[in-house]
Amino acid sequence: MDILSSLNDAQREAARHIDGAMLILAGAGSGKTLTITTRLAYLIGEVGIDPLNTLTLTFTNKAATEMKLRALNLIRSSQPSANPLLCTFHKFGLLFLKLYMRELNRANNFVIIDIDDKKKIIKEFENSIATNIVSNEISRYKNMLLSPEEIISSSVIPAFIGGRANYEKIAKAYKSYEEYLVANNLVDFDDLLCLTYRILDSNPNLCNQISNRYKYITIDEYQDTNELQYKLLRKLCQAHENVVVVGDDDQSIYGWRGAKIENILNFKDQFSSVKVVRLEENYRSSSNILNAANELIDHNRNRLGKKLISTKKDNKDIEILQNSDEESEAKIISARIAKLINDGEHPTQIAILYRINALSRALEEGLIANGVPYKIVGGIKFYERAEIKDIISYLRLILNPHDDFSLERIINRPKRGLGKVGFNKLSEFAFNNKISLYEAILRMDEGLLGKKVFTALNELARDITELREAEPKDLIFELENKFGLKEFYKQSPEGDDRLLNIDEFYGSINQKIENNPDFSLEEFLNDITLQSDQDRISEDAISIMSVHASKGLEFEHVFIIGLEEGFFPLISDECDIEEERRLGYVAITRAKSDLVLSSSNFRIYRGKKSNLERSRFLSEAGLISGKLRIESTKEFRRGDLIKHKIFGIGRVLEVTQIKSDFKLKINFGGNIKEIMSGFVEKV
DNA sequence: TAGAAGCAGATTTTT
DNA sequence: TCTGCTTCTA
Repeated sequence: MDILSSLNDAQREAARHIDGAMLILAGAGSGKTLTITTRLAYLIGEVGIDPLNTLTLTFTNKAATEMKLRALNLIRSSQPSANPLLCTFHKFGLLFLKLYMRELNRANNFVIIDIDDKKKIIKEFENSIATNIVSNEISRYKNMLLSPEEIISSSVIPAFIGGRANYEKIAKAYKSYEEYLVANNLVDFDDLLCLTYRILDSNPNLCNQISNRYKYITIDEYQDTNELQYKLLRKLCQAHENVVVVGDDDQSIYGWRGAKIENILNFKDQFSSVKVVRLEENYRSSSNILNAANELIDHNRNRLGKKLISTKKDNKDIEILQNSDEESEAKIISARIAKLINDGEHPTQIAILYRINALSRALEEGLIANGVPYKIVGGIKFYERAEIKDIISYLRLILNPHDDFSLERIINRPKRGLGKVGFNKLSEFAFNNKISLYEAILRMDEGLLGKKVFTALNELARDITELREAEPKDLIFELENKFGLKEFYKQSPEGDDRLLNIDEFYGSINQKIENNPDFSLEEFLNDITLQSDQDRISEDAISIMSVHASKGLEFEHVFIIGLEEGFFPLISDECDIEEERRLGYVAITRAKSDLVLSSSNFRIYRGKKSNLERSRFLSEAGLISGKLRIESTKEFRRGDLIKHKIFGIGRVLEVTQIKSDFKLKINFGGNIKEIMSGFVEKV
């Protein structure tokens, strides 16, 4: 029982659980990963359960990879070759569909498309409604397991769609989209789950067989599961109820994306004799930080209830910064961080969090001005970059030249002189002859598109054919040699970045090929679509990111900016204040020892300047009064020349401080006005 | 065909 | 204010 010795009582109780349903309520920083991995190691190493009978599902690749590594480490000595299935929900769907796609009369060499691909396809069919709305609706329908036909006959129309006519357009687009996916053998992210569910649902025997195989199921981040994932779980545990779900209802922040917090809130009633374990001892943050987090989240009604208890000794005051505007906020925080780094703190231990990405701009300017290296976490993902997706498309074509979707993407990249009109001609030719675009290129007449384009396209087709014969070790070299993507992207505006990305990608593929004697291009291509890049956090830079992107991370020093009513909590028509509060809770609990909460009197957003009130979360967390500290860099002096949007240029006659801001008496060419400093700028 | 100009729209985004 | 998409022109 050696491996259980590093756990506290609650953790140990959770880790020793074997049969039946259990809910582990794991507060922020409470050793959740340790508990899950120790339990898995305990089941396999001590109880003697076959690793192949376990299934552990997570939401991110990062979590899956880390957990697998840690679990295997614990059982390395006794079971060196154990290989429990520990992966994301979507990867599980992918593995399942590879085996059972034929149940739906579809081939298993499908290609997974990402959200951009999805939108591109939708646009072919529906252009009068915002693609985002159509895309989200399709997602919603799929997750409700509703077919296009069922949507058309439904009478419940969501208000934001704008009436029956639009609803029918969306339903039609959904139908065309589905047909396109099937025709091109594509699957989207939602399909990985809903097709898996459909197959299990219509094959009770298969479902039973699968359920009997995965006798011990663990689900991580259960608060983020949606209805479909719950249903899938039901199928997977149909032959037993050995289900351990781990999560924190207070950290449910993806409700707007279909996650159902009810899944975790109601788990106790949905499974029989559920044991509940609360992990409340926090190993991350100081007690001041935890007190603030506890007080804040206590304002939520819809929760199971738990309190984080600090195990740490040191305890700094939480600091409240009140700034005149976003520039001054950025300046103060940047200067502060520059000093921290100067004093020897490692940049990776510092993070700035915001509720909306738009707040990063002023911040970045301040950081640059102070020479603070920073990295934006969760911006455009590596595999979503155009240059990377182009290479992926070429690779897909090498695997399957009849992949029209990929060919369309790169047919004019690098430029081959083929425009929209020309492409339509080629596409029509392919359609009429019921052949792929690749075959159409080989069979078309030279006159169809003109000699130049004809030659260029034939060369493309020939190159692809030739690359199919290439040795894996020469693949990348030959690919670049034939298509010259580096040369092509060198000329684009962000050429340098793109070249670096291409080199990184080429390098990583070559490394995989080198390290793996039976490298499979197909497997590689499927996996990278499911890959995000949260784990690419930089070595020598501070991190700046949205609160959502910060989930699961921790830093010694955390600055939360934009704590103003309207921004955080973000107020909108369909806003859920409890989810906003949970976001506040997630943000605060990222900090280990040092937390600074910052707000501004004024902020320019979407070109408009607004006067803002401090976030209610500051008082709800019990942080306002006494500890308030006022700072402002935007100082005005008598005699300063200033500019006002309406009154123009004027000269400051008098400065009066009011709370954290300044009231200025200004002379605009004889016209004397009293104006708050936020409305004017120094010239 | 491809770059330039004009215009609407704009949270958060694990896969 | 800024971006990304459609429309216009060489």
